[in-house]
Amino acid sequence: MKQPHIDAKATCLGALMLGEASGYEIRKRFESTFSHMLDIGYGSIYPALAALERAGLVDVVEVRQSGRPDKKVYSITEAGRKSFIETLLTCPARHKVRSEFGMVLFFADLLPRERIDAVLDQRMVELTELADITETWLASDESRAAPAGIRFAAEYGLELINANRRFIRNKRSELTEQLAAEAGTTEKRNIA
Amino acid sequence: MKQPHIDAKATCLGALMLGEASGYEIRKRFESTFSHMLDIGYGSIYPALAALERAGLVDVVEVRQSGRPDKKVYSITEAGRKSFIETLLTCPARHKVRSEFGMVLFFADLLPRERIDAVLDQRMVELTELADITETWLASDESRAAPAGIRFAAEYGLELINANRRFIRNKRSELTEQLAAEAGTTEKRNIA
DNA sequence: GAAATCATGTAACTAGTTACATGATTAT
DNA sequence: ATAATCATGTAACTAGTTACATGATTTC
Repeated sequence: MKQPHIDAKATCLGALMLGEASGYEIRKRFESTFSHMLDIGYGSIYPALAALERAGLVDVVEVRQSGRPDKKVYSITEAGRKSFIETLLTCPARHKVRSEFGMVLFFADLLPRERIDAVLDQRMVELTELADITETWLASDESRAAPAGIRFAAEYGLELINANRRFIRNKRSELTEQLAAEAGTTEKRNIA
Repeated sequence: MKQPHIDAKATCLGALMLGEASGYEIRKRFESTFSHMLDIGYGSIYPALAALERAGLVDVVEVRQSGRPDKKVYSITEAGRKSFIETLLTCPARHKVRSEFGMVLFFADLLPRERIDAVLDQRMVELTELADITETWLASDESRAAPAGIRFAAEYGLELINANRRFIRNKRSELTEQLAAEAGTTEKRNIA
């Protein structure tokens, strides 16, 4: 057997460790609780849940609903819990970033001022949303009852969000001033 | 035409914006300069360079070397530069994180103390290496001559690295104490 | 009346990773 | 001796994304 990574299946198991949920609800958990670490879409979730069921790592109950579509509520089994813990124990604990945002800033001198402003503004909006979600959770009763790791991860996430906001707030004017100054003196890179 | 993302091809073009390089040297740039935003391996780089050449976005010169393998030095063409700038202008400026590290911490209460320690120690090593590389670059002459965006991105990266290190340094003992306390009182999640 | 939410799923496509293949040279 | 560095490339595999398909209900 090879090194198990945290793929879509393990990711779903992780979400189900917090309690039973439908595919749709699992997605919601990745927009809030897990948003700073992982993200998956429906196109990954539904096939993953089907595979987990076949493997006996989750149970399903179909729930009739009036007024809205029926749903399938999944819950993790004992075998699923074991498998998930095994993954957490043996996976390489990597931290990967794929930041198109960072690349745009890196090459800021090649781009018009409006693009840089738009990109920084948009990022600030995203960061503020994330900060709100996390702060709300940390202030909730749910958070007080949660295991230490979950609180730690949330506080860690919030700290990084705030570091991002602080940096952008404090340094963006410096960046735009320098870009303006450079554009005046050396036109090399834009024209080259 | 659809929205161009920063894929392996655009990523290579970005690396070549800093000057001509071989596939091997491009990889090096992603271990230092671009390490906090993107990462790609040889398996992505070589096919991408071949495709870029076919598209006329890069030029190649084969260079004979004595004592080491010959290499192919790639340089970006005018068309390549235009294409890259177009990508930067129109790509969605996302910032994606995939953190198995974060997931392990999130579920820390399910894992033995040694795993948590190992994961945090390893992360500190990585962060320290990255900080060293970035600090060295920021103190160099190269950095003083670089466009504002590049310095901004480097300072931004360093700030975040330091926020990570600070958080881990200040809060890890709190985490391990709480985990120890919880393990004593409630054994629910481990045994369930 | 339009938009958002709730809800599941598939198929085609895109794209990245890992392992393999090869091999000289240099530093420890 | 052994590991690391320099150097390129392919093939098979893995896995995620996007678009499509459908549709009732609720909120604005």
